[in-house]
Amino acid sequence: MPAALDVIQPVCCAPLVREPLGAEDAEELARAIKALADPTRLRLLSIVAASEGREACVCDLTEPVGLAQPTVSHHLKILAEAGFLSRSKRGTWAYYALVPGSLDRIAEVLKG
Amino acid sequence: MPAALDVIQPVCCAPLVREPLGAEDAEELARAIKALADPTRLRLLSIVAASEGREACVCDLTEPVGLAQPTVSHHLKILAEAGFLSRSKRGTWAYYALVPGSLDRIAEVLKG
DNA sequence: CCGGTGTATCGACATCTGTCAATATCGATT
DNA sequence: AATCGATATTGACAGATGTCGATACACCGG
Repeated sequence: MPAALDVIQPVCCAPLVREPLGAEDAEELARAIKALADPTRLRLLSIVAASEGREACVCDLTEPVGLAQPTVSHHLKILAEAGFLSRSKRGTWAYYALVPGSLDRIAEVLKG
Repeated sequence: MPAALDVIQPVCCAPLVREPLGAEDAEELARAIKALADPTRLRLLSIVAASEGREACVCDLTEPVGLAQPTVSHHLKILAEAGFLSRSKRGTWAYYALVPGSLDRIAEVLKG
């Protein structure tokens, strides 16, 4: 059993184009970007982000992306572990919300 | 034999958090982000970007990342096809240069 | 306490990906 | 032309990844 949540740290690194990335920083940044490097996860993120309160229930996410529920849960977990989404269970339902600033941090690193 | 270079188009899409991404836009954006989702490629990008004239010779890239030359060539090709690097051969040497604005476009889409 | 519903985990599978050694290609130099 | 040095391509292989069905795990309403 892994740690309670083991979310990846807030992402490292000075802007890519400033100075050569060290091996460890590159690993860490790549882990975060990998979580974004999938069309389904990008769609999930954007649906959540465009929803009221920037959060959405799993039940609202399965149909739009047209994939099986376990698959959607899997993708949401990856996004949560990478720190882009947070999970809060209310009753039977699980709500995933955009973590404010998480995408911006990546954007900052990429920005020239 | 594929087309001469078949570089991916300049990347699509309004900011992620504005409105739900369509399936095709998501595919296209994911293709671009996938090219960035590898520690070696991030390091190559940052080394190139931090070099004089924002370009570097393959011969200068192999040693820093500590991988075999064919592997480095492979990664550079992926970055070039994704539109982040451009290749210019001068004599025996191949120089890869950062394509201005290419990273910023991704950053814009991610930015909240 | 029991059935039902929403979500997560597991196991399996096909596919994709990163890596290297071997080899081909291309350009320069003798 | 013969060779040498730099880069690209090929083939192979281990490991990661996306997907699903089956199943387990809450939580709620009777």
